[in-house]
Amino acid sequence: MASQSASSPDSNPDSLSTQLAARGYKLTRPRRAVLRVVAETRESLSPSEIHARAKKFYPQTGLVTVYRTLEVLAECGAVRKVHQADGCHSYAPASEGHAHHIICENCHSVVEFEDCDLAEMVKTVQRHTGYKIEGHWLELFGVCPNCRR
Amino acid sequence: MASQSASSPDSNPDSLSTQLAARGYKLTRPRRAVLRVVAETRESLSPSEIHARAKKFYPQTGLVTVYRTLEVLAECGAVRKVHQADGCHSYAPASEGHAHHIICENCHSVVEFEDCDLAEMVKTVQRHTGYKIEGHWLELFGVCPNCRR
DNA sequence: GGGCTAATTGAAAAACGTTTTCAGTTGGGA
DNA sequence: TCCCAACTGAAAACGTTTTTCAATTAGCCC
Ligand SMILES: [Zn+2]
Ligand SMILES: [Zn+2]
Ligand SMILES: [Zn+2]
Ligand SMILES: [Zn+2]
Repeated sequence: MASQSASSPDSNPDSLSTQLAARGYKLTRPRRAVLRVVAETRESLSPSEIHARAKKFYPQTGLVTVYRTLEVLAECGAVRKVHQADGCHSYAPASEGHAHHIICENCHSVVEFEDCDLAEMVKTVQRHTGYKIEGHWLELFGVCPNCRR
Repeated sequence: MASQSASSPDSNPDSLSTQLAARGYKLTRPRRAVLRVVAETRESLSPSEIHARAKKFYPQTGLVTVYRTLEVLAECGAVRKVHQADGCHSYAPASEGHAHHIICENCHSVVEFEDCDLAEMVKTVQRHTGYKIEGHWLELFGVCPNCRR
């Protein structure tokens, strides 16, 4: 079954709101709408998909504000960009700290995982290439429990 | 030191030409120009950077043809898109088979590495999330031997 | 070598995602 | 309640990628 981090990223609207407020950001109506969309989704969403959903909560929401809010949320570590073969245009909810995403190739649902031990591999690659490795990006692709029937 | 795969991806112009010919693609002048650029670089390059360099070999080369040639080369596995914080617009030479890139954060040089053993981690993540994992995507960031002084 | 034909080309225009600009609005502290 | 920096949406600008289309060309057959 799913681990805590996988099943519930730290992204309910309240905690997001608190995060933004703590950093001095105002909690405006369009921002609340975007926060709510991000908190409720289990898939990664593109800015325009987020825009479409946010308008259900606050119809005047502008696409520009979605972009600006995503920037703020990424800065807070509350969302992370998801890179896929067909483009790098979507964002998924993220919890704080080091974690990565696993994406369902069928339904595009996304969960986080924290079990990321690359230490051994990093050592080997450093030895082979001479590069000093300071960071990494990792994404897993697969099929989620639902889609496996 | 660098491993074989790291220091010399299978990307000299001849081998690339052979690859394309084997797949029934014509070897046109603009394509040769792009092939040569890709084979000679040690950094990842954006389509428009490739275009600028390709014009030195064949001045009429059009940007559109660069895009089309990159598509073909990606299909052959001869280049791979490199994803970075400031955008996902560049391509790096790639050898056949499973490998990933490590990118120098200072000079943007890129080398490949093949030591990628995620089996243990994949098992753990599958257990924790219930997802059946079928593929992955990994990039390392660091500092290359040159830039370390 | 000369001709045939499908593959390929470059220029221009369209499409697309993202950012900038700017005058008007608003959240939230005093 | 008042105030003002933070924030907003619409429109325009922007850079990248794709489409369109008439002209060219690589590679094959004779
Ligand atoms: Zn990690
Ligand atoms: Zn990307
Ligand atoms: Zn370097
Ligand atoms: Zn791998």
